[in-house]
Amino acid sequence: MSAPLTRRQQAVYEFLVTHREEFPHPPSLDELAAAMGLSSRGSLHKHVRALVQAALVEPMEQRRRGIRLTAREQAGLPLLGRIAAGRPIEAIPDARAVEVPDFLRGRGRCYVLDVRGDSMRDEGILDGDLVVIEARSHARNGEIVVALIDGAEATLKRIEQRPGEVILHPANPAFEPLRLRPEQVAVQGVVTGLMRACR
Amino acid sequence: MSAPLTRRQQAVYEFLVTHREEFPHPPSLDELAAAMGLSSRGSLHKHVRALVQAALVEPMEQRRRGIRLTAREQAGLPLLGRIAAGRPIEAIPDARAVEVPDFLRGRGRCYVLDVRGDSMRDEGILDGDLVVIEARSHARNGEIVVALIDGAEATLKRIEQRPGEVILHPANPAFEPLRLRPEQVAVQGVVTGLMRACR
DNA sequence: CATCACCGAGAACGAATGGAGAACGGGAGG
DNA sequence: CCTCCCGTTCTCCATTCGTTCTCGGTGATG
Repeated sequence: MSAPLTRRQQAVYEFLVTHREEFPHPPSLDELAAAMGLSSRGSLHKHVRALVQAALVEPMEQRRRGIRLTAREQAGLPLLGRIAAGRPIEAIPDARAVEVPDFLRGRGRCYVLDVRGDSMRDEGILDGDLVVIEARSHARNGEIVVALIDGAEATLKRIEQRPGEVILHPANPAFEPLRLRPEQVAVQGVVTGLMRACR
Repeated sequence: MSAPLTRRQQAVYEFLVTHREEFPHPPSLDELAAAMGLSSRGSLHKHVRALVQAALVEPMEQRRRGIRLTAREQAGLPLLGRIAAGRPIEAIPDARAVEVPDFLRGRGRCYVLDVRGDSMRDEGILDGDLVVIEARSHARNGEIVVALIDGAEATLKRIEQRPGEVILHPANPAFEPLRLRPEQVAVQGVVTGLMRACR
């Protein structure tokens, strides 16, 4: 590759990735600039040019069809790691992409986790399943969430939020529900889909 | 591939896709222009020509009312029907396509079924899940199969083939294993993958 | 302080785009 | 034959938008 991205170039790229769903069409320079709070098309164009250079964005030679990410990024969602009840998410070194059908994806930024353990067995989530996670920090009661407990352990549980208390329900009689104070629990995302390859 | 679509061409195409049901017949250029708020047939025709070029719309050589979408190449697999233990597969009239990642597909011809009922609950297959089936007539022991019993009822079960006997194991204590003679059981396919959208 | 990388505003240019409308031609129906 | 409908092609025009420029500001570094 060529030169590494500067901070702002990175920001533009991340904006494109996370907001790709929100643009009905690929945005023009003006639209993107407005969305990012810039008022100069020219400035933004400089960043986009760098992204084109880095092969992250399709070059648009004088064409007016908007700013598109290169095809590679469209294909799949990143497999970020393994999640096992009671341990931090174990990152997978080379985060390969996993093909995920649209109807399993959430609205916002999504990623995929590999489930370890049987704590959600009764919800039909088994060891080795891939869950699709929509990254958000709030959940509705009854959703299955990736929760970070005390900033250390990550777990997959059905959430119930009450005044002054958060209950994380496993789906396996062998495990107990966790009753926690709200400040102990940080929601990292909610499950929007599940995939299992049967061998 | 030719040049990618411009924004307006994209919009015309999307309009055609989303409103295809609303036109009893393929629309004329005038109708389509009016529906999209254009007052010039010629302008619209330019866009349509681009879509023909992109093989998204059938070319209409001088024919009237001729704007029709090309038969989409479906990347997905057909959703053939619902399967509920103890009944024939209930075919879905308009077999829509379901997007299925490669790693959930088997080697041969595949299709998708919508699971009804909880007879495989303990295998993590719940009511409403979509299972990917590889069509074949033989299974290995331990695979989850679509089995046709006595030529009438279809069911999803884990198969165990013994000399002179076939046992179909449900995965729910509320159901009993079925012990059948081999000639009663016709394997129609085996489960190669599973998908669930969590709402 | 001098230098440099980075960032943003804004002006200016020119090509691509999108729309209006006129005109041609062919088929259908009177 | 005339008339309508409709696909097609054409020209003309305004606007949009990608591109390139200059200029000023900021922060890090020597």
